Amino acid sequence: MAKKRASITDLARQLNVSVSTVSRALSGHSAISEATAKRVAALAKELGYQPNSLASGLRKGRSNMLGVVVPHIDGNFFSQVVKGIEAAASKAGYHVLICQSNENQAHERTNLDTLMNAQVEGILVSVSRTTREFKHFEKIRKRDIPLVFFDRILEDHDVNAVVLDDRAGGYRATRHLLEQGYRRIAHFSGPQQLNIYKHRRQGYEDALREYNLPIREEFIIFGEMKMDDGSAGMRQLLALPEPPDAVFSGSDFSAAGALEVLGERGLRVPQDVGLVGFSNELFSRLTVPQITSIDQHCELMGRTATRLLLEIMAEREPDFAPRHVVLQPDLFTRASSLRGAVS
Amino acid sequence: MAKKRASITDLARQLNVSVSTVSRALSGHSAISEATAKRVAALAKELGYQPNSLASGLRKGRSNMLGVVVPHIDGNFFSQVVKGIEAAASKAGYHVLICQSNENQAHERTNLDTLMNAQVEGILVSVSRTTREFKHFEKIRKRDIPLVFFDRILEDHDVNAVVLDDRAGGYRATRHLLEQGYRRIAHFSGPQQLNIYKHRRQGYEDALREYNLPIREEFIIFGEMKMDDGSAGMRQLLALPEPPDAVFSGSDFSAAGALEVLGERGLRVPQDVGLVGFSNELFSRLTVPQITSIDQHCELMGRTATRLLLEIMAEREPDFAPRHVVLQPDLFTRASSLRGAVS
DNA sequence: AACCTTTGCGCCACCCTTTGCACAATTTTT
DNA sequence: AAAAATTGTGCAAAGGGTGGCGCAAAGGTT
Repeated sequence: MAKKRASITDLARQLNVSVSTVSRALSGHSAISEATAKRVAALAKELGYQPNSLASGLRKGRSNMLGVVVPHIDGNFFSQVVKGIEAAASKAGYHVLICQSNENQAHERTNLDTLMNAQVEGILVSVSRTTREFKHFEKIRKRDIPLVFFDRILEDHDVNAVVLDDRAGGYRATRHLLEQGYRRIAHFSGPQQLNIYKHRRQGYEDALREYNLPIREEFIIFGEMKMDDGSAGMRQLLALPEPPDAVFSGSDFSAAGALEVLGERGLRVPQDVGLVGFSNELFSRLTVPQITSIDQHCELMGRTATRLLLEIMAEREPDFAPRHVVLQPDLFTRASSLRGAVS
Repeated sequence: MAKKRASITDLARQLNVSVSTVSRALSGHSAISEATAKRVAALAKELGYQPNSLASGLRKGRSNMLGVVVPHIDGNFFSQVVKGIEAAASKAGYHVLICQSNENQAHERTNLDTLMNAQVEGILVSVSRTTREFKHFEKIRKRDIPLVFFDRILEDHDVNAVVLDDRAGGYRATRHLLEQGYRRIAHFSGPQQLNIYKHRRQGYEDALREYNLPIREEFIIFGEMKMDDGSAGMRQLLALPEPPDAVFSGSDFSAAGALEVLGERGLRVPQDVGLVGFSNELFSRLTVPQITSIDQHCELMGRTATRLLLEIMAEREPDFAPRHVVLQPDLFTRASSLRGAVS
């Protein structure tokens, strides 16, 4: 049981002044004599006074807290984003409450309720993979709680968002393979209601079109983007009468799975099959060969989203024009796709 | 700007009852007629009433929040632990406030202050790599805020802690190499004031002693356990007149670095050199060959630490006998250390 | 019919901090 | 010397919710 801590009232009593004087002295209010201010500061230090942020928050109608809902916190991408969020938020004097939806819409909904009654002043969300409705977010809006989405958003809804230019990422990845001379390029994609996977695929198709290459249905494999999906997908591709000579995977995990299968089949990467992943996961430089990948600037995304949220919070009027920030991805070329320019 | 939300007072006014009645009705207090309770519940739902947890916390002297201080949140280990913490905490109705010390003692100190004035009811800490003092934790103790350490602790201080049996981990890893017939085993270790690295090293030495093998100073390399440290360490080892035939690395990252160097030098793993890492990072099954590693049950550690904290919080009297929970690690044998039993 | 229990609810004080307003004491202005 | 302005402080209410205590009405007991 925590000991009862010194409150502003205790200070006041000991100094024979009123609580308001102490409060003002501590907050650096101008209308307090220097002498008093010093006495207060001294005693506060001696007693180890810490303001009760609950009381202060209650009075001021603020909580100094931001809420974050992510599909999950483990794994590279979201933990890096959260790192960025935490950094930007704490710089602005905010605490961060983190919830995980576990890729589950119902969970996401309760997360939002949780955050609302924790009195957060703003919310950052990356929607779960299974989320198809927008209703639970409407509730946040009705309460006028500032809301910013990042990375994964529901399209067809006007929201504030910080996203990656996934289409550009997909385009560049594919284009890179084309420049390396690959012509039969397959693609692993994920659930299409998620902007990120859809756009990556669109970028892939754009690049093929630019080279006047056909978009083959049998070359596009949909899955959950896990390592196993990559293995299965690769096996499926290799079973085709005319298998591809390269794969652009929408995730590094499925790329790793594909890599494993290619190794088993004795196919050389990048000589026989080229490979590009997405996300620039830590492990992509630890595989053999190292996997070319698209970097998403996760931490930057977290910082950017937080700054956007803080901006929106700072505005008095709720804004009717939702803002979008689009970050540009970077291609990190590594051995898995470098068979020397041929194109 | 968030719209002002319906408060308990609004409900009371609309229903022509007192606030206390509403409060009691909502909290399921027995002395309220069913009829009233239903009316209250109905209106609460209609108005979308959400209790103000700041006010409630203020009154009850509780905040429903736990604080966590980790060295950093990115990377596999801590993000998994945090996942476990978050799961256990939210199941018990607590929110989690996460701070990063960035492996910096001063930062850690301010993190603790931050958490204290956020009124957290309990704190979970994994100390930063540079932390050598205990003073800032004493402050928490003086306030009688329940405190539990996990994974990384400062030894020589009686604290509640959930740790891994790192000595057993080190022992098993080394023992496994010995059983595979390796006899000249080197070790990468980290800062020795951290229990985890010290104990892993001790386990390593114990195993060698058991096999009556000498503990060679030149075989133990201290570093920061990053990938680069592993590369550098491996180069250093290979430069020895009689280089080792295996390495037990206290971290998967430095193991990966070593692996890279071995590849460059044309040494085969596991035939020429055996390799075991620590942490069972995601990527350890993605390298070629896959790296044998010690699993720390990160998520379990998070859950366990949280449960211990909640237990301590539930006790009225501050406890003078600090509790320790020691989790047992698991060895995941993979290709990097399997050259077939010879021993 | 007089008294005792329940049951259901309201009153009020309290948690800690902030802040508008008032007031006294001091200093400045006329 | 009186009026005005300034400075420093206190009073009290507010913010939303909780819970001890008391009170009135309903029901039950002799």
